[in-house]
Amino acid sequence: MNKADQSPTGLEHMLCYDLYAANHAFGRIYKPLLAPLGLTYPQYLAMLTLWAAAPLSVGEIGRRLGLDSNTLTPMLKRLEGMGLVQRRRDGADERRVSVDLTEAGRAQEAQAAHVPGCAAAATGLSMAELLALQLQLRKLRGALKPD
Amino acid sequence: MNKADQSPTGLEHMLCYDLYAANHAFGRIYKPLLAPLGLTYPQYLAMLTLWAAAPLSVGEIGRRLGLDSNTLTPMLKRLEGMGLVQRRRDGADERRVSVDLTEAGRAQEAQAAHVPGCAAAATGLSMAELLALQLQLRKLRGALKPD
DNA sequence: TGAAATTATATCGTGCGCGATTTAATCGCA
DNA sequence: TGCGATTAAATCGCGCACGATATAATTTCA
Repeated sequence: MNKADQSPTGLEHMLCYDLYAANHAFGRIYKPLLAPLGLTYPQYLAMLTLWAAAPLSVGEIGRRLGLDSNTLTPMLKRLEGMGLVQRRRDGADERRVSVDLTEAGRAQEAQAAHVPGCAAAATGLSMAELLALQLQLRKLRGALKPD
Repeated sequence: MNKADQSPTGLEHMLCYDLYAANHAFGRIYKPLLAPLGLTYPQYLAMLTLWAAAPLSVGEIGRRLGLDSNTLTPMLKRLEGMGLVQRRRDGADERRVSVDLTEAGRAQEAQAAHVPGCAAAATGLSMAELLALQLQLRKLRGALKPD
């Protein structure tokens, strides 16, 4: 067996490492784009979710992002502290907390409109390549049991 | 309802989200595989690096994983606490810390040998699909400037 | 040769990510 | 109707990430 090609422990042949590294590299691209907005990368994803369909319960947001309340509750409180969202118990079901955008939160959508394009440009890949990658990732995620 | 194809902020068309979600999904696959070894996912990546080329300085490991000493120093101390690695100042250059595998750390390589295969199987994708995805990810990472 | 610049690691603070547990509201069903 | 099961958030603890800063060793070069 040829070791150079088949090393079972070399990072260079592990998909998990490529995914890990690519995700971090992508985060590094977004950071400077989001800094002027005062948002972290995960906070940006939460705002994207709300811009698309606010108001949403904590659980709904979590379902879309793959996160649980142990991660979301503190993050949403921070967004509330920034004045971007408002949290309140749902009247119909007091167990739920409904999260809605404030005026300022809604206004941020326009200010963030340029971000996806800038990020795509920073990857240096063509639209076709980006699309192909996205399809593969979605296929992977679809294959991993949705719990 | 419409698929929200037009929404500029919908999560469903953002590559960053697919990458983010796929990475986490992958982490969830690895977790049960690594739990018997007592390793976290990032610790596993560090051990992979060392299995491939120990001893390495903290900086060398960081270069391969895209991490800095602020992340690695505590992690390596934990691995040292588990008895898997040994840290010591480099005699030739006292600024450096050389990280080497212990007997136990070396022994873990065999115990972890089945992990990559199990993870690949759990994705439900064919070898060809996994390879294609890996190529795309590597292309993406190569395109993002290494600073 | 010696002071300034550079390099390697460590430390600190903040914000995720997630397993485990807790509390409270709602539901199921005899 | 009542009571156990389920569900939704919140809380706690630990371990990454990472910007900013600190400290010490090494290199550079005037």
